[in-house]
Amino acid sequence: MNADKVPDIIIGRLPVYLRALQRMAEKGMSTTSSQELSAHVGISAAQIRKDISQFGEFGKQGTGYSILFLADRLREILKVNRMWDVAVVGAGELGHALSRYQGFTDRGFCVVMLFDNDPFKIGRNVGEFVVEDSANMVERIRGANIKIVMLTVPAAAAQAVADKLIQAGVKAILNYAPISLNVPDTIHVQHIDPAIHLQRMTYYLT
Amino acid sequence: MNADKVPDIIIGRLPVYLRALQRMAEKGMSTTSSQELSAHVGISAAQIRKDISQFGEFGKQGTGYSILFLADRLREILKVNRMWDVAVVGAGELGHALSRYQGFTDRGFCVVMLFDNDPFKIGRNVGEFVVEDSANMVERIRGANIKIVMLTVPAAAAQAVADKLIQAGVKAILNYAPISLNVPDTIHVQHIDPAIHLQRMTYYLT
DNA sequence: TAGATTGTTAATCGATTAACAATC
DNA sequence: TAGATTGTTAATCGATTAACAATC
Repeated sequence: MNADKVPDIIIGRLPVYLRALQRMAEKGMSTTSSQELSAHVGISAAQIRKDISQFGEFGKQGTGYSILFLADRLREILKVNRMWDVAVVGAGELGHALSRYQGFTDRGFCVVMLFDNDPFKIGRNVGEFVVEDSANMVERIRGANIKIVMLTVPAAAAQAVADKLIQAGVKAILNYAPISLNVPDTIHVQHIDPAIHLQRMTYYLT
Repeated sequence: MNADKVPDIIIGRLPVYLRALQRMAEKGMSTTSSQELSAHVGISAAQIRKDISQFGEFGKQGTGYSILFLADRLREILKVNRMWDVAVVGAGELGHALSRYQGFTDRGFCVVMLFDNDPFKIGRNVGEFVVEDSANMVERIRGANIKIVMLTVPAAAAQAVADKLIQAGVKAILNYAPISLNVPDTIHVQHIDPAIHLQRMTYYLT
């Protein structure tokens, strides 16, 4: 693997390649090419080759890439060749859906805790979890050494909760609240806001 | 508004500006500057000014931007100064959460239908909706002239459902299935996959 | 007037693409 | 050998930033 700093825009494409490779593997395919991958993910073959070559020579001229081998390398690079414990904060409908979602397991993540501050929710069962009181969140998350959180609290609460999470040692936040979080630049944040995504498309309609 | 083709990367930032402006308006603020916006959204002030100036001169030297005026212009540009009817396809937990989500209304979207193909779900109430049979999806969506769909079916079904949606006249798909959709380039697709977002962050951990 | 901030230009920076030698 | 496809270079293309005149 190259020690030079790899641009974030390249890192952002690797999970997309990995997901496509996992699908190909499920279908029983054993090799692929940058051109075939390109057709699946909508990124040019030249760019796929260039992205991958940042980290090593994982292909063979004439035959392309071994799907299992390349997927393993990408998992290694992305550090998802292990399981990450994840906490869900906010036990609304979205928090429920995320904590019961089956699709994380084979992609490196395992939800292990679910928090809320609503007395009517605390203690309730959600799938295999019991909703825990956010009053204990900081110590629980620090104690379990959790670095990744999915945040599904209302926008008005999101910044305050994020501050507490950082205090608890969390380094990566997947923020579902429709608000920009202010965090130190040692903390990684990704935003998911369906309305934002919809508004990116309406510009092009009619 | 400028008739030149505006790069998609700029269009993609406008909803983020708009969301920040809406929050500012809620707080009772009346004007802002590119610098203040920059602090909120994490995009440089120069870039914010350049992005906005693609569409007109909406600010005033010395004082900045009127929040309400600029928000109105952005809504106009993004075509969310109207309501778009949206259908949710897939009545799993995520489909439930999306069809009951309160946050779409003041951002230009209104969920009006919910589909599934599971006989045990069809006819059930979900919030204010009755789950409809996907067998009728094409005619229902075409009849209601719906152009935007949120797709929350399993990955294995997503491509086939997307094909039917396109046949029904849908032009924009917000795809929650963890798979790349293959669509003609007249159709707009945005992907939301929490595992992809999480994997973009693990690269930087420890 | 003095201070602040826009809109825009030109310079810089970075990302993408095209092309091809190397080689399986 | 012939065909295919990688990894990489150089060229192109596009996006970001810095700077500042204009002006509120």
